[in-house]
Amino acid sequence: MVGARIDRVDLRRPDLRAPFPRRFARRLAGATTLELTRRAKYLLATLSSGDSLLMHLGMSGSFRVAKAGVSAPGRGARDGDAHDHVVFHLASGADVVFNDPRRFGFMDLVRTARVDRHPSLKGLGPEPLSAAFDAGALADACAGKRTPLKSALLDQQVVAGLGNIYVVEALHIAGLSPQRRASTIATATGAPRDSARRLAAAIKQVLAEAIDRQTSTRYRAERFRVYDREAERCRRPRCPGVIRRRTQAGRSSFYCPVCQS
DNA sequence: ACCTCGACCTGCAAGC
DNA sequence: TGCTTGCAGGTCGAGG
Repeated sequence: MVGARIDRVDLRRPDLRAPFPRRFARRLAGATTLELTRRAKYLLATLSSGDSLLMHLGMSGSFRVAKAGVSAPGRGARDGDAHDHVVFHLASGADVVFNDPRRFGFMDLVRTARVDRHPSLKGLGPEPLSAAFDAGALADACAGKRTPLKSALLDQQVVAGLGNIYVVEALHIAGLSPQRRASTIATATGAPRDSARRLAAAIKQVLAEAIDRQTSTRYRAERFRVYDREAERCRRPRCPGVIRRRTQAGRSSFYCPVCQS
């Protein structure tokens, strides 16, 4: 998309999780994508028009690139044509197709000068892979929180961009229980405890590995350390524990009761 | 201010 | 086989 002009946008339904903004397709037509960036779980296309296109994949959203015409309705039953909701027709001849069966995805247009003030972006915590995110920042964000660590890490204001799987994975690496009270990784003076160091490092590790896997293999990612491994042996070397599953804040946590506390 | 829960929507796997 | 149930990687608003 970068450097390519958007000739036309095909909007096949009025909404995803929320309605598309007014005149969505018309505001995009003719604009060139200058830059594609990311903030937390949001994708951001900066356009020559002065607008930025804000996008979220939700749980089931995906983009694919097709040659012009391939994704036109009625052309071959590729998986999920019924869920192709937006098609960006580029001047290069490529079509960028957004597919989202569950429609938990999201798109909006914002003036580029004001992206940081968009309701979805303001208030987000630090990027976990940035230097700004370290044990001190994590400890500070958790200080005083009575909520479980699991919930704190899913809170995008504490740290931006972690979802259920990577929270669960990071807690296992750090040897911390998902049920543990968040405030216990900070001290009264604000100095990070060793647990905060381990957790911050584990978060960075888990994300770096995930990104690396995505870029190095086209095929299904390796399974996770604990996620979706209920009743299996803990994979930490020499740990005799058996992985348990437990619902927290409406979502599944997986953890080893022996090495995570 | 902080927290938990349900709702949003479809697809899929497991169980009967 | 066919039906029902429960669960899924996210976010938001309502309510305690």
